[in-house]
Amino acid sequence: MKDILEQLKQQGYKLTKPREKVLEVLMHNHFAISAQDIHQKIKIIDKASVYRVLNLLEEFGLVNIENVNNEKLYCLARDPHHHVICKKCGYSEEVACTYSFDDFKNFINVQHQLTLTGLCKKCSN
Amino acid sequence: MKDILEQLKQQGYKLTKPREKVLEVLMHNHFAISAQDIHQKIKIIDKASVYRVLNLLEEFGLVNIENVNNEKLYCLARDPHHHVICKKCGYSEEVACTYSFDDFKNFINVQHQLTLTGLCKKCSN
DNA sequence: ATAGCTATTGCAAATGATTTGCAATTGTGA
DNA sequence: TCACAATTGCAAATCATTTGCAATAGCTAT
Ligand SMILES: [Mn+2]
Ligand SMILES: [Mn+2]
Ligand SMILES: [Zn+2]
Ligand SMILES: [Zn+2]
Repeated sequence: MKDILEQLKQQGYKLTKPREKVLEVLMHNHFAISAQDIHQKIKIIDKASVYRVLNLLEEFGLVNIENVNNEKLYCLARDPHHHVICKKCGYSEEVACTYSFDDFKNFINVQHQLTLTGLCKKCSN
Repeated sequence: MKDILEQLKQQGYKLTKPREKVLEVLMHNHFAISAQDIHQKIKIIDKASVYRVLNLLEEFGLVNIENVNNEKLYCLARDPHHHVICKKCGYSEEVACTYSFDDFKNFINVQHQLTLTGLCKKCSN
């Protein structure tokens, strides 16, 4: 985490409580989590600020994002990976990303967002 | 299209103008399109109804959905495929889906949603 | 340690996509 | 043609996310 805060500082961004707290949550939460749920865990921080931090992290490519049910789920971009998410209970597991989608004729800088949804063992009973 | 309407009728759904019109738009639009844009093209139909039709099609697995900038983009599920979408202008191209993501230990019925975003030729100048 | 400047915050209000309640309308099968 | 349930349009509600703005808090140079 220090690394990330430092990296931001290098870019001229201040080291503030919202940035520290949001990163803390992301660090301790290896799976996909929404802005709302992040805010739930750190109510001292205003929701708007949570969103602002997440958008900053997104700009810097420091988070992976996926969309489920009209909300964005975030997690720190460590190794390239994705998540399988249970549509019913929200439980998710990490899946290594072994794919590359990059050779396009008419596009450059193509990024991929792979969202896998299904039913977890529990919910399929 | 007749096929799809028939298929719905078989399931006990009525053959209505909103369903006909929305399907018509999807038929003639091979790329990813939003509910808003669909409504734009058929203002005779109420926006709420557009959403209701799209949700119905989703239930039946008749559309592919991807999320870009907090809105869902729809297109008829013909052959498995995805889209590369320009982040700047929205231009999109179809990409065949040659991937399979299905063997999971703790999940069943896993569906994938792959969204590719980048910059199109035009916008990268 | 202090002061000053600017980035960043919290708050409240705005936005934009999507959903919902309900009364009026329409498709369907009898 | 009738009757009934499904579906619609409309307006209001929701829900996630963004934004304007005045107050606050980092950072840098005194
Ligand atoms: Mn993760
Ligand atoms: Mn398509
Ligand atoms: Zn589950
Ligand atoms: Zn473009």
